[in-house]
Amino acid sequence: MLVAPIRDRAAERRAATRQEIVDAAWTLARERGLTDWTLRDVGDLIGMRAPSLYSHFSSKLAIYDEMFGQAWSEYEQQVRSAIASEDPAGSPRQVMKARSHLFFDFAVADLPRYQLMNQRSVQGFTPSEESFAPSRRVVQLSLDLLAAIGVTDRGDAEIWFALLGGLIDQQLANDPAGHSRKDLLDRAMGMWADSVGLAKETNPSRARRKR
Amino acid sequence: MLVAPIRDRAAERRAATRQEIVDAAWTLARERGLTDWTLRDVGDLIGMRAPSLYSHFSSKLAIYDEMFGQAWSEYEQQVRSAIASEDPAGSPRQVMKARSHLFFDFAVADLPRYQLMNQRSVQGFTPSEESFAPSRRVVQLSLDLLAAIGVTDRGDAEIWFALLGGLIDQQLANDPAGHSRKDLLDRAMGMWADSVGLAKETNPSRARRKR
DNA sequence: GTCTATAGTTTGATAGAC
DNA sequence: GTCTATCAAACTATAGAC
Repeated sequence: MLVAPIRDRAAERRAATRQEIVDAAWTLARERGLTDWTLRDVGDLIGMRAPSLYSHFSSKLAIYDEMFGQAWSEYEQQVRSAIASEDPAGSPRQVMKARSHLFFDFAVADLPRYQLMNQRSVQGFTPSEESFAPSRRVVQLSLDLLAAIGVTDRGDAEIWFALLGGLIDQQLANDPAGHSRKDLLDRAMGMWADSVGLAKETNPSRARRKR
Repeated sequence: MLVAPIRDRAAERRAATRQEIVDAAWTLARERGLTDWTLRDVGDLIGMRAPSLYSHFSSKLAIYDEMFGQAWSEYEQQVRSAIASEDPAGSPRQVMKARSHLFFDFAVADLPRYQLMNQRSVQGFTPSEESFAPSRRVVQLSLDLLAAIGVTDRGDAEIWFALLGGLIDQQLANDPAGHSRKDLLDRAMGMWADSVGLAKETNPSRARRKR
């Protein structure tokens, strides 16, 4: 149990500097590409020499690790926030489509971030168990959502993930920052909903199981 | 029109050396990863010094370009070969599933090759127009196949591509070289076929249009 | 066309003073 | 914790002899 409410100002400052480093890395990643920046670049951006960064991170990969964890944490927050403010009267299709759009938009909004989160784009990088935790929780939240609308088959879930990921890849590869393909996303999600037997939009009754 | 059937032995030798270099690069890519090899490594493998490679390729990226073109050409050949020996009595679903499996198997058989062909995994690499040509032709062959089974909507085609790509990514990310998820692929393809109104397997009649 | 030699650069990381 | 100084290494690419 914590004893006293005395702030550890040194620790706060340390954490703030760490965050500055990570933010600078994100800025550079967005400007030049996920891996096209050096520790010197980061130092320049925050008024520090490259070697000083080693007082905060043990290596460049450790910076990526922090970025990875924070990116997934940020999305996790968005999901939990969306759940909290969810329409209680939403149909299974509406709920599923809303979650799909949430992920799609988050992914498409930031290519380097998506490459770090969902593709193996940094040579030699494997997330630490700690940084991987929020990613695991997001997957579980997705499975929970599917269970809530009556989809418990793991294969159906994986097809959902695959469809979503495939559409995102397509968007980012063929039309980055171009006009979003939300129409395609909706069609694809409707297709998936049909296949797992979700009730049609016009009939907001509870989901029927197929298999 | 060609005048004489006299072989250009020098050109043949030159082409053979180029191919040796490309083959060595593939070997290294499969052993260590798509980008985890150097020109020195290639030289060592074929008994040459690294600078000598520049007599055959203007840069390392030029080697990737050749690899990219050859990979797509190889797949194009497989598709054309499959078309030639296709079951003339095959149902639309059968034909579509066969083509899906062909691509899936080709992709999953070689991760570095897939990363080069279908992901933007080599920093700074953009295929030349020439190397990109076979890729374009393969896309056209896919669209032709869909047209032949009555699917002419571009959105339906893109959903097909997305689904296929998503399942491949999933296979390679979560279970590389593991037991193939062909069952999932079949389910997903069945789902897609339903959505575009292909006739059911039990009824090998011609495809019905949906939209 | 292949070689030796080396340029030219970049980069992640460490040592040690302050 | 940040700095200067520097290492150690790696790598692509070029020059020029043979």
